Amino acid sequence: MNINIDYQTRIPIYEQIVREIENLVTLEILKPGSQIMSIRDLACSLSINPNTVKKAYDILENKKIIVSKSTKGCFIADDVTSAKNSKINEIVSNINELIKALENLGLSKEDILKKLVLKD
Amino acid sequence: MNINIDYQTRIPIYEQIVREIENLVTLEILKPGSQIMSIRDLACSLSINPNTVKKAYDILENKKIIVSKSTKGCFIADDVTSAKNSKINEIVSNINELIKALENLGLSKEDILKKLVLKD
DNA sequence: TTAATTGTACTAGTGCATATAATACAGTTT
DNA sequence: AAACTGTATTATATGCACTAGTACAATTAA
Repeated sequence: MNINIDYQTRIPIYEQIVREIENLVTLEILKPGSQIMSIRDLACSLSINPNTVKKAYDILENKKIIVSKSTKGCFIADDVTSAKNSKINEIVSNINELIKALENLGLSKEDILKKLVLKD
Repeated sequence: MNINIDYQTRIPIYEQIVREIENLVTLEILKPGSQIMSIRDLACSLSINPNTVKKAYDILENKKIIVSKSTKGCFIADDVTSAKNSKINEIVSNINELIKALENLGLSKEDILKKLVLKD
């Protein structure tokens, strides 16, 4: 469970934790039902405050990506397919917005396609 | 010179102003050499503080997109082609990063291409 | 049983960036 | 002379992220 935090960016730490764990789940590095690091341990290993990790875990639980069991620990949810799909859809719609922005700047679809890393 | 500000987002107002003017310039709605709204007028029309507009204009001047002449006003720079190109490059690299993220999630380049709005 | 660990909950405080408020100045324009 | 320009300064308010410290009940392991 390798989580990298960038302390320079404007993106808050708790949000970076959410994203990292989401990625580990979609990459199936963290398997459904498996236990993840405790709030205190992760806070300690990242040298941050436990409250910050708690906030990230709360968001993940809200997204049905993890389940936290009192006095037991936190676990990856049994079914994470919906989480994975919504993550993909989120990224795709972000890309499509940027494509629209490029079109507004006068680029054709062919022009755009040439600039993207989509060739095999 | 229509500038829309979203007060809900986490993106600061001054940064939104920068982006909007950059867009108007690249879209050639604001022509090189033409005068733009004064700091006070824009602040008034957006119902925000002049200092916030000043900050945005400082950034734009730093980017060589506008030129401010004391006691005269602020003007679009004579040459904005480099600004336009760097804007395009910025968006393209953002898209390519997102594409890499999708690949990390297990999608092939073909899969990704199908999801994008790049067909004629 | 005891000690350590778990998630949970709460209050208080700090630091920082954003944004506002209120002036003031020097030069230009009308 | 009045209204406008960009520039500059100081002080203040605000929200958010984050930290600090503490406490509780339940579980686990020695």
